[in-house]
Amino acid sequence: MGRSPCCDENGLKKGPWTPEEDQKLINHIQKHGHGSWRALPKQAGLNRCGKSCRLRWTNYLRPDIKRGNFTAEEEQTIINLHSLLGNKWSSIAGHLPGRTDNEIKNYWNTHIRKKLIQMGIDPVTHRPRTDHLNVLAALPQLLAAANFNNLLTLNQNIQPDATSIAKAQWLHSMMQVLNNNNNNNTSSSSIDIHNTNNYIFGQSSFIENQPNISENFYDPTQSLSHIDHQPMDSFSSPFRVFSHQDIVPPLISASPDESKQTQMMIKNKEILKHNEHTSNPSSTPTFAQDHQPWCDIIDDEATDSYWKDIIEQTCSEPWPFRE
DNA sequence: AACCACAACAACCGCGAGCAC
DNA sequence: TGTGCTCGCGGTTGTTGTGGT
Repeated sequence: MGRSPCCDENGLKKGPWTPEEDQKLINHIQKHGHGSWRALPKQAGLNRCGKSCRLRWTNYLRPDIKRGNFTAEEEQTIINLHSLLGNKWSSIAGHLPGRTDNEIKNYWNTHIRKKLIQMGIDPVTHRPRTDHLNVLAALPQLLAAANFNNLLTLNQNIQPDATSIAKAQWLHSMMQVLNNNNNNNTSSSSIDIHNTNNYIFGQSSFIENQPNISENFYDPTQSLSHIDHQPMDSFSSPFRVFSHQDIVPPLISASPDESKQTQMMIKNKEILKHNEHTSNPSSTPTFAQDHQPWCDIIDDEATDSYWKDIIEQTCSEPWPFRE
Protein backbone atom coordinates (compact mmCIF):
# COMPACT_ATOMS: atom_id res chain seq x y z
CA MET A 1 0.00 0.00 0.00
CA GLY A 2 1.83 3.02 -1.17
CA ARG A 3 1.03 6.55 -0.40
CA SER A 4 0.20 9.09 -3.01
CA PRO A 5 3.18 11.33 -3.56
CA CYS A 6 1.25 13.82 -5.64
CA CYS A 7 1.08 16.58 -3.07
CA ASP A 8 4.71 16.28 -2.20
CA GLU A 9 5.78 17.24 -5.66
CA ASN A 10 7.47 20.59 -5.81
CA GLY A 11 6.28 23.55 -7.74
CA LEU A 12 2.61 22.72 -7.60
CA LYS A 13 0.27 25.49 -6.65
CA LYS A 14 -1.69 25.27 -3.44
CA GLY A 15 -4.38 27.39 -1.87
CA PRO A 16 -7.47 29.02 -3.27
CA TRP A 17 -8.41 28.41 -6.86
CA THR A 18 -8.63 31.27 -9.31
CA PRO A 19 -11.52 31.61 -11.76
CA GLU A 20 -9.11 30.85 -14.59
CA GLU A 21 -8.08 27.58 -12.99
CA ASP A 22 -11.69 26.70 -12.36
CA GLN A 23 -12.52 27.33 -16.00
CA LYS A 24 -9.64 25.20 -17.20
CA LEU A 25 -10.73 22.34 -14.98
CA ILE A 26 -14.36 22.62 -16.02
CA ASN A 27 -13.50 22.77 -19.70
CA HIS A 28 -11.23 19.77 -19.49
CA ILE A 29 -13.68 17.60 -17.58
CA GLN A 30 -16.57 18.57 -19.82
CA LYS A 31 -14.52 17.59 -22.86
CA HIS A 32 -12.68 14.52 -21.66
CA GLY A 33 -14.10 13.53 -18.29
CA HIS A 34 -11.75 13.41 -15.34
CA GLY A 35 -10.20 10.05 -16.21
CA SER A 36 -7.10 9.67 -14.10
CA TRP A 37 -6.99 12.49 -11.61
CA ARG A 38 -3.26 12.17 -11.40
CA ALA A 39 -2.84 12.74 -15.09
CA LEU A 40 -5.54 15.39 -15.34
CA PRO A 41 -3.63 18.50 -14.24
CA LYS A 42 -1.03 18.13 -16.95
CA GLN A 43 -3.61 17.44 -19.62
CA ALA A 44 -5.70 20.39 -18.49
CA GLY A 45 -2.73 22.70 -18.21
CA LEU A 46 -3.09 23.16 -14.48
CA ASN A 47 -0.20 23.53 -12.08
CA ARG A 48 -2.03 21.59 -9.38
CA CYS A 49 -1.87 18.09 -8.04
CA GLY A 50 -4.57 15.64 -9.06
CA LYS A 51 -5.89 15.47 -5.59
CA SER A 52 -6.45 19.19 -5.46
CA CYS A 53 -8.26 19.03 -8.81
CA ARG A 54 -10.48 16.21 -7.66
CA LEU A 55 -11.37 18.04 -4.49
CA ARG A 56 -12.10 21.25 -6.32
CA TRP A 57 -14.33 19.45 -8.78
CA THR A 58 -16.22 17.25 -6.32
CA ASN A 59 -16.71 19.90 -3.67
CA TYR A 60 -17.24 23.01 -5.71
CA LEU A 61 -17.35 22.85 -9.50
CA ARG A 62 -19.53 19.83 -10.13
CA PRO A 63 -22.64 21.03 -11.95
CA ASP A 64 -25.07 19.09 -9.78
CA ILE A 65 -23.96 20.73 -6.58
CA LYS A 66 -26.73 22.47 -4.70
CA ARG A 67 -25.79 25.86 -3.37
CA GLY A 68 -27.32 27.80 -0.55
CA ASN A 69 -28.35 27.18 3.00
CA PHE A 70 -29.39 23.81 4.27
CA THR A 71 -33.12 23.40 4.62
CA ALA A 72 -34.73 22.25 7.84
CA GLU A 73 -35.44 18.91 6.20
CA GLU A 74 -31.84 18.49 5.17
CA GLU A 75 -30.68 19.41 8.63
CA GLN A 76 -32.99 16.89 10.21
CA THR A 77 -31.86 14.25 7.76
CA ILE A 78 -28.24 14.91 8.63
CA ILE A 79 -28.97 14.54 12.32
CA ASN A 80 -30.90 11.35 11.79
CA LEU A 81 -28.30 9.83 9.53
CA HIS A 82 -25.47 10.90 11.77
CA SER A 83 -27.13 9.20 14.71
CA LEU A 84 -27.12 6.01 12.66
CA LEU A 85 -23.92 6.29 10.68
CA GLY A 86 -21.66 8.48 12.72
CA ASN A 87 -19.10 10.56 10.86
CA LYS A 88 -19.64 8.77 7.58
CA TRP A 89 -19.98 12.01 5.72
CA SER A 90 -19.86 10.48 2.29
CA SER A 91 -22.64 8.06 3.19
CA ILE A 92 -24.70 10.87 4.62
CA ALA A 93 -24.06 12.93 1.51
CA GLY A 94 -25.37 10.04 -0.53
CA HIS A 95 -28.80 10.70 0.92
CA LEU A 96 -28.69 14.42 0.28
CA PRO A 97 -28.67 15.02 -3.45
CA GLY A 98 -26.52 17.96 -4.44
CA ARG A 99 -24.68 18.17 -1.14
CA THR A 100 -21.07 17.14 -0.73
CA ASP A 101 -19.55 15.30 2.16
CA ASN A 102 -17.29 18.24 2.83
CA GLU A 103 -20.19 20.64 2.93
CA ILE A 104 -22.15 18.42 5.28
CA LYS A 105 -19.14 17.90 7.48
CA ASN A 106 -18.57 21.64 7.71
CA TYR A 107 -22.22 22.29 8.41
CA TRP A 108 -22.20 19.70 11.11
CA ASN A 109 -19.13 21.10 12.79
CA THR A 110 -20.16 24.73 12.61
CA HIS A 111 -23.89 24.52 13.21
CA ILE A 112 -25.49 21.29 14.26
CA ARG A 113 -22.80 20.13 16.62
CA LYS A 114 -22.94 23.35 18.55
CA LYS A 115 -26.69 23.26 18.79
CA LEU A 116 -26.65 19.75 20.15
CA ILE A 117 -24.01 20.62 22.72
CA GLN A 118 -25.97 23.68 23.70
CA MET A 119 -28.95 21.44 24.32
CA GLY A 120 -26.90 19.10 26.47
CA ILE A 121 -26.75 16.38 23.87
CA ASP A 122 -23.62 14.51 23.08
CA PRO A 123 -23.16 15.03 19.34
CA VAL A 124 -21.34 11.72 19.10
CA THR A 125 -23.84 9.45 20.82
CA HIS A 126 -26.93 11.59 20.25
CA ARG A 127 -27.91 11.04 23.84
CA PRO A 128 -28.01 13.37 26.79
CA ARG A 129 -24.53 13.99 27.95
CA THR A 130 -24.00 11.71 30.89
CA ASP A 131 -20.71 12.89 32.23
CA HIS A 132 -21.50 14.04 35.71
CA LEU A 133 -20.33 17.58 35.61
CA ASN A 134 -22.18 18.28 32.44
CA VAL A 135 -25.38 16.80 33.72
CA LEU A 136 -25.15 18.88 36.84
CA ALA A 137 -24.29 21.97 34.93
CA ALA A 138 -27.08 21.42 32.51
CA LEU A 139 -29.73 20.71 35.09
CA PRO A 140 -30.98 24.25 35.53
CA GLN A 141 -31.26 24.63 31.80
CA LEU A 142 -33.03 21.33 31.51
CA LEU A 143 -35.49 22.30 34.15
CA ALA A 144 -36.09 25.57 32.40
CA ALA A 145 -36.37 23.74 29.13
CA ALA A 146 -39.01 21.52 30.50
CA ASN A 147 -41.09 24.58 31.21
CA PHE A 148 -42.74 23.24 34.27
CA ASN A 149 -45.75 25.43 34.05
CA ASN A 150 -46.67 23.73 30.82
CA LEU A 151 -45.94 20.34 32.22
CA LEU A 152 -47.93 20.85 35.34
CA THR A 153 -50.96 21.79 33.35
CA LEU A 154 -50.35 19.14 30.75
CA ASN A 155 -53.36 17.11 31.66
CA GLN A 156 -55.54 19.99 32.58
CA ASN A 157 -55.46 21.03 28.97
CA ILE A 158 -57.45 18.64 26.95
CA GLN A 159 -55.07 18.67 24.00
CA PRO A 160 -51.47 19.07 25.03
CA ASP A 161 -49.35 20.48 22.28
CA ALA A 162 -46.62 18.43 20.73
CA THR A 163 -43.87 20.69 21.92
CA SER A 164 -44.86 20.15 25.52
CA ILE A 165 -44.71 16.43 25.03
CA ALA A 166 -41.30 16.64 23.46
CA LYS A 167 -40.06 18.78 26.34
CA ALA A 168 -41.52 16.41 28.82
CA GLN A 169 -39.93 13.42 27.15
CA TRP A 170 -36.69 15.26 27.16
CA LEU A 171 -36.85 16.06 30.82
CA HIS A 172 -37.84 12.56 31.72
CA SER A 173 -34.90 11.17 29.84
CA MET A 174 -32.55 13.43 31.73
CA MET A 175 -34.13 12.48 35.02
CA GLN A 176 -33.51 8.86 34.25
CA VAL A 177 -29.93 9.57 33.45
CA LEU A 178 -29.59 11.28 36.78
CA ASN A 179 -31.30 8.46 38.59
CA ASN A 180 -29.09 5.97 36.83
CA ASN A 181 -26.11 7.81 38.12
CA ASN A 182 -27.59 7.82 41.58
CA ASN A 183 -28.30 4.14 41.57
CA ASN A 184 -25.13 3.04 39.93
CA ASN A 185 -22.22 2.70 42.29
CA THR A 186 -19.85 1.81 39.51
CA SER A 187 -19.73 5.38 38.25
CA SER A 188 -20.23 4.13 34.76
CA SER A 189 -21.49 6.85 32.54
CA SER A 190 -23.18 4.58 30.06
CA ILE A 191 -26.93 4.52 29.79
CA ASP A 192 -28.80 1.32 30.40
CA ILE A 193 -30.58 0.81 27.15
CA HIS A 194 -33.53 -0.91 28.79
CA ASN A 195 -34.08 1.62 31.53
CA THR A 196 -33.88 4.87 29.69
CA ASN A 197 -35.81 6.62 27.02
CA ASN A 198 -33.97 5.20 24.11
CA TYR A 199 -37.19 5.18 22.22
CA ILE A 200 -36.38 8.79 21.72
CA PHE A 201 -32.72 8.40 20.96
CA GLY A 202 -32.56 5.24 19.00
CA GLN A 203 -34.00 1.84 18.54
CA SER A 204 -35.28 0.41 21.75
CA SER A 205 -36.42 -3.05 22.59
CA PHE A 206 -39.88 -1.63 22.62
CA ILE A 207 -39.63 -0.51 19.08
CA GLU A 208 -37.98 -3.65 17.94
CA ASN A 209 -40.59 -5.81 19.56
CA GLN A 210 -43.54 -3.76 18.51
CA PRO A 211 -42.99 -2.38 15.07
CA ASN A 212 -46.68 -1.74 14.53
CA ILE A 213 -46.78 0.57 17.44
CA SER A 214 -43.55 2.24 16.59
CA GLU A 215 -44.95 3.15 13.23
CA ASN A 216 -47.73 5.04 14.90
CA PHE A 217 -45.95 6.38 17.87
CA TYR A 218 -45.75 10.06 18.29
CA ASP A 219 -42.87 11.56 16.42
CA PRO A 220 -41.35 14.44 18.35
CA THR A 221 -39.25 15.59 15.44
CA GLN A 222 -38.62 19.25 15.26
CA SER A 223 -36.12 21.10 13.23
CA LEU A 224 -33.19 22.55 15.09
CA SER A 225 -33.24 25.61 12.94
CA HIS A 226 -35.99 27.30 14.87
CA ILE A 227 -34.21 27.12 18.21
CA ASP A 228 -31.48 29.45 17.13
CA HIS A 229 -31.27 32.29 19.59
CA GLN A 230 -34.39 31.19 21.32
CA PRO A 231 -34.72 30.83 25.04
CA MET A 232 -34.29 27.34 26.32
CA ASP A 233 -37.90 27.06 27.33
CA SER A 234 -38.98 27.04 23.74
CA PHE A 235 -36.87 24.27 22.44
CA SER A 236 -37.88 20.77 21.65
CA SER A 237 -36.20 17.47 21.07
CA PRO A 238 -34.63 17.06 17.68
CA PHE A 239 -34.96 13.31 17.80
CA ARG A 240 -37.42 11.01 16.29
CA VAL A 241 -38.34 7.41 16.52
CA PHE A 242 -36.96 4.98 14.02
CA SER A 243 -38.74 1.82 13.15
CA HIS A 244 -37.31 -1.24 11.47
CA GLN A 245 -38.19 0.12 8.10
CA ASP A 246 -36.64 3.41 8.95
CA ILE A 247 -32.98 2.60 9.06
CA VAL A 248 -32.51 5.27 6.46
CA PRO A 249 -35.21 7.67 7.47
CA PRO A 250 -37.16 9.46 4.81
CA LEU A 251 -37.37 13.17 4.67
CA ILE A 252 -39.99 14.48 6.99
CA SER A 253 -41.64 17.77 7.47
CA ALA A 254 -39.80 20.07 9.77
CA SER A 255 -42.94 21.89 10.68
CA PRO A 256 -45.49 19.23 11.23
CA ASP A 257 -49.02 20.32 11.52
CA GLU A 258 -49.88 20.87 15.13
CA SER A 259 -53.36 19.44 14.99
CA LYS A 260 -52.05 16.35 13.25
CA GLN A 261 -49.52 15.93 15.99
CA THR A 262 -52.19 16.25 18.60
CA GLN A 263 -54.24 13.58 16.87
CA MET A 264 -51.18 11.39 16.74
CA MET A 265 -50.61 12.00 20.41
CA ILE A 266 -54.12 11.00 21.32
CA LYS A 267 -53.86 7.96 19.13
CA ASN A 268 -50.62 6.97 20.73
CA LYS A 269 -52.03 7.36 24.16
CA GLU A 270 -54.81 5.00 23.15
CA ILE A 271 -52.31 2.53 21.85
CA LEU A 272 -50.34 2.73 25.06
CA LYS A 273 -53.45 2.23 27.15
CA HIS A 274 -54.57 -0.63 25.01
CA ASN A 275 -51.17 -2.18 25.22
CA GLU A 276 -51.19 -1.80 28.96
CA HIS A 277 -54.48 -3.60 29.36
CA THR A 278 -54.00 -6.38 26.88
CA SER A 279 -50.41 -7.29 27.35
CA ASN A 280 -49.41 -10.53 28.91
CA PRO A 281 -47.45 -9.83 32.10
CA SER A 282 -45.11 -12.71 31.48
CA SER A 283 -44.22 -11.60 28.00
CA THR A 284 -41.76 -8.94 26.98
CA PRO A 285 -42.52 -5.76 28.87
CA THR A 286 -44.50 -3.23 26.94
CA PHE A 287 -43.62 0.34 26.47
CA ALA A 288 -46.12 1.34 29.10
CA GLN A 289 -44.59 -1.06 31.55
CA ASP A 290 -41.08 -0.11 30.73
CA HIS A 291 -41.92 3.53 31.16
CA GLN A 292 -44.68 3.34 33.69
CA PRO A 293 -43.90 6.54 35.56
CA TRP A 294 -43.88 8.44 32.35
CA CYS A 295 -47.16 7.01 31.16
CA ASP A 296 -48.58 7.99 34.49
CA ILE A 297 -47.53 11.52 33.95
CA ILE A 298 -49.37 11.55 30.69
CA ASP A 299 -52.42 9.73 31.88
CA ASP A 300 -52.86 10.83 35.44
CA GLU A 301 -53.09 14.06 37.27
CA ALA A 302 -49.73 15.73 37.41
CA THR A 303 -49.41 17.87 40.47
CA ASP A 304 -46.94 20.41 41.76
CA SER A 305 -45.99 18.08 44.54
CA TYR A 306 -45.29 15.27 42.14
CA TRP A 307 -42.67 17.27 40.30
CA LYS A 308 -41.36 18.82 43.46
CA ASP A 309 -40.80 15.35 44.81
CA ILE A 310 -38.94 14.24 41.74
CA ILE A 311 -36.64 17.21 41.78
CA GLU A 312 -36.04 17.10 45.48
CA GLN A 313 -35.42 13.40 45.42
CA THR A 314 -33.09 13.65 42.49
CA CYS A 315 -31.17 16.58 43.84
CA SER A 316 -31.06 15.70 47.53
CA GLU A 317 -29.82 12.18 47.27
CA PRO A 318 -26.09 11.86 47.51
CA TRP A 319 -24.48 11.79 44.16
CA PRO A 320 -22.10 8.96 43.65
CA PHE A 321 -19.72 11.38 42.12
CA ARG A 322 -19.91 13.98 44.81
CA GLU A 323 -17.11 14.29 47.20
C1' DA B 1 -10.73 53.57 11.36
C1' DA B 2 -8.30 49.96 13.56
C1' DC B 3 -8.22 46.01 15.99
C1' DC B 4 -9.84 41.71 17.74
C1' DA B 5 -12.68 37.58 18.15
C1' DC B 6 -15.40 34.48 16.18
C1' DA B 7 -17.93 32.02 12.42
C1' DA B 8 -18.11 29.91 8.04
C1' DC B 9 -16.25 27.37 4.58
C1' DA B 10 -12.69 26.07 1.16
C1' DA B 11 -8.75 23.48 0.85
C1' DC B 12 -5.13 20.51 2.50
C1' DC B 13 -3.13 16.41 4.76
C1' DG B 14 -2.61 11.76 6.07
C1' DC B 15 -4.40 7.35 6.03
C1' DG B 16 -6.37 3.12 4.31
C1' DA B 17 -8.83 0.36 0.73
C1' DG B 18 -8.87 -1.39 -3.71
C1' DC B 19 -6.73 -2.44 -7.81
C1' DA B 20 -3.20 -3.67 -11.32
C1' DC B 21 1.00 -5.58 -12.28
C1' DT C 1 2.11 -12.67 -2.80
C1' DG C 2 4.23 -8.31 -2.57
C1' DT C 3 4.62 -3.71 -4.26
C1' DG C 4 3.24 0.56 -6.01
C1' DC C 5 -0.39 3.62 -7.62
C1' DT C 6 -4.84 5.83 -7.42
C1' DC C 7 -8.72 7.26 -5.22
C1' DG C 8 -11.81 8.47 -1.56
C1' DC C 9 -12.63 9.53 3.16
C1' DG C 10 -12.37 11.98 7.50
C1' DG C 11 -9.84 15.18 10.32
C1' DT C 12 -7.64 19.43 10.44
C1' DT C 13 -5.94 23.87 9.02
C1' DG C 14 -6.02 28.24 6.61
C1' DT C 15 -8.43 32.02 4.69
C1' DT C 16 -12.04 35.16 4.39
C1' DG C 17 -16.02 37.55 6.10
C1' DT C 18 -18.55 39.74 9.78
C1' DG C 19 -19.72 41.87 14.00
C1' DG C 20 -18.32 44.07 18.28
C1' DT C 21 -15.41 47.25 20.83
